[in-house]
Amino acid sequence: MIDVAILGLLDDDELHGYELRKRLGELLGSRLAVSYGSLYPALNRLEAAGHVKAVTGLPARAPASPMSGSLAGELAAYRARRRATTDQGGRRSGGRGKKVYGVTDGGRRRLHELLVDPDVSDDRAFAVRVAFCHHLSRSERIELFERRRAELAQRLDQRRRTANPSGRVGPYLRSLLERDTEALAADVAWLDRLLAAERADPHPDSAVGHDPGGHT
Amino acid sequence: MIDVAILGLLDDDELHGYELRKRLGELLGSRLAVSYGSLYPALNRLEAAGHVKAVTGLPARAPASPMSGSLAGELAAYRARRRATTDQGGRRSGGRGKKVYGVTDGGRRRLHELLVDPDVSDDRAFAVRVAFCHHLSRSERIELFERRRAELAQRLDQRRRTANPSGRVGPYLRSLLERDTEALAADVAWLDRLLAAERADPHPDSAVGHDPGGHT
DNA sequence: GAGCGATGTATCGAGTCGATATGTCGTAGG
DNA sequence: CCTACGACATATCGACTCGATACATCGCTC
Repeated sequence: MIDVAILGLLDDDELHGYELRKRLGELLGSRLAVSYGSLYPALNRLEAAGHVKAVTGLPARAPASPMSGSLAGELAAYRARRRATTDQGGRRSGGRGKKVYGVTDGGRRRLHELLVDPDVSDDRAFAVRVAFCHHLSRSERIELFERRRAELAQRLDQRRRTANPSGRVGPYLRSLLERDTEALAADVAWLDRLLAAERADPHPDSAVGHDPGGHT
Repeated sequence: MIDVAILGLLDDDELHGYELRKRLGELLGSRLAVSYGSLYPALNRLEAAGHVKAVTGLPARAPASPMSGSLAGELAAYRARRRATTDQGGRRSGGRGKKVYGVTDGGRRRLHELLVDPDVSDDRAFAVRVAFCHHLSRSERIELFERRRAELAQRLDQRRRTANPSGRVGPYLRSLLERDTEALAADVAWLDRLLAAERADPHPDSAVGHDPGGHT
């Protein structure tokens, strides 16, 4: 799950951990933003696997969000990094290092691999995969969406089968189950919309490559 | 989360771990059913805290599900338990013990305490609490639902504020966020329905006590 | 120049998951 | 008969995640 998010974000921009987490919060809603206790170990894992590497340079693009005066902060961080990079002895040395990560070719391959993974049972993981599914070809996207749709449909009629064997459920539990079924149905409808859009859009070819920009 | 589910289920029926897990699966959909790696440590925790106790007797009611021939199994398990209960030396002794748990008075107090907890940010935990909120008084239920509603409303307009600063989100991410917003709105509407039903129902008194049964 | 809040990296304890081990029981099949 | 298999049942392991926290620096204000 978190691997997809990291690789996907790093493919757009070279980032450090803190910024990575902020973007994930904006992307998916702050509730399912990963914690540092997941993020940093995950970065170390990915670095050890060769999927990302620390570039230790300035990020490719400045955040460019006008509501925070972080431009001066960026410069200061740069100065601080220049001072701090020599310190790398003890683990608890701390200090600023602002390790900026970038994705490698292996990481891009890994991202694609994770995106086409047949397992679509994890809800959060699927959401993240949709967020970055522009890395897939059209047919791969359709594959992904249809597999997910099948998963949800399966949950639905499993729900209907185990619904109320003796009718003995309290009103609150009943209401809860109904709401859940509605949410499930809405999700299926959403996937159907996505699939319809996918098949209607007249672009049978370029999918994984960057769109060169058709206007302005 | 899991504590509420265990205490709530055990308050209806005395059960052992395996059956507990099955019921949780039926109750909340098999996807968010807890694993044994969570269930058994949780049972031990609750037993150590004095909230549940092993009764080591036959379960109060047989499963009574006609589709599985578990009646013979029940008898056999009884015989097996009689043979196995003496063995309690080694940790890895294994075998059948079929430890049947029941909830204590302290456990019931704990359940109530967990149900009125002001923290409603955990989605799964809230669902479980709704499933067992018949243990609450009407005013406590309204409190619970309204707090949850406020939480969701806060998420909604936080979403709307951070929506699209520069409009630069891909179509898939946009669709994902829209779907999420819709789900959030549907959840708020569901809570409003629950609240309306709560206030319309003409039963201002009996809520926490057991209904003695008005029919048959 | 001290305090404070944002930035930033990193770890800890607790809890959860999925897989697996271990063992019993009933039944099907050779 | 016995052997394999699957349901029942308890329990643990390793990997992972979370929330909290520690630690350190920067820029700002007073």
